[in-house]
Amino acid sequence: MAQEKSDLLQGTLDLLLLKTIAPGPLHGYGIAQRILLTSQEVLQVQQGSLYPALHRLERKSLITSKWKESENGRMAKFYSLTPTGRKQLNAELDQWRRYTNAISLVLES
Amino acid sequence: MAQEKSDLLQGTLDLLLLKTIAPGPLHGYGIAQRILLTSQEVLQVQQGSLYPALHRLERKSLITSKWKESENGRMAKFYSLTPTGRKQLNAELDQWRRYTNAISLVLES
DNA sequence: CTACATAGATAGTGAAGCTACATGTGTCGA
DNA sequence: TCGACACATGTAGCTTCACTATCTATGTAG
Repeated sequence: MAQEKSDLLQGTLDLLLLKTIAPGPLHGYGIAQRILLTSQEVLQVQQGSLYPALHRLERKSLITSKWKESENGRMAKFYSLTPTGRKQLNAELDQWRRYTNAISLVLES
Repeated sequence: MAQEKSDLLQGTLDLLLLKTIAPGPLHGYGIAQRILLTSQEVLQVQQGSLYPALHRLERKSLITSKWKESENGRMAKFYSLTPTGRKQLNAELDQWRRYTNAISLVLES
């Protein structure tokens, strides 16, 4: 993730990846692009973080992959959520809200 | 930090610690208590995270420690922010707000 | 007198993400 | 046509972090 300095908010990468492929299959490179775009250039997922994370999620059966042709005619590995992955996404979204809320209580007090 | 399951939001521990001693000197045990309280029992800082983190922050000269008598007559190590620590706190607070905002853009889209 | 709260600390472990690098293709401009 | 860049995937090695488990010690409440 974009790091400029601190590694603030580690542990959210999986969540971001799951969320990003929730609407439909997407390849790794595209996921990173989409996150960069929707975060308004703030969150830049590095390749060295991205691909290991995707492999990790696949090993956990939260996502599956399939080689397909991309829009521009190249081959790319498209990832999509498994039912388990979708459940995990929702659970982690709840967790994330709980935690950021709790942390805000401390930080903005 | 409270972990129930995932290690969501690692990297915020230092920030929580710095923020908690910002109003005035406090000892480790008290810091953990205060975080538990103000987060409404959500954030439970473990000792195995707490003390190493405090030592880390002290090594970085963001905080200093002094043995003093606690309210109940016991000796405890009171930590307080150095000027550098205070600057760091503000910088990290900004970072945190930037990041959570960016992540929200992705997660709540 | 025993259990618990207060108070501090460390060893060992596992996971996560980063840097840096390697590989290969297609396209666009000079 | 040649070099740079965007597209696309991947790994090795490293560091940092937080957790579990464990240890020590004291005062107090039951």
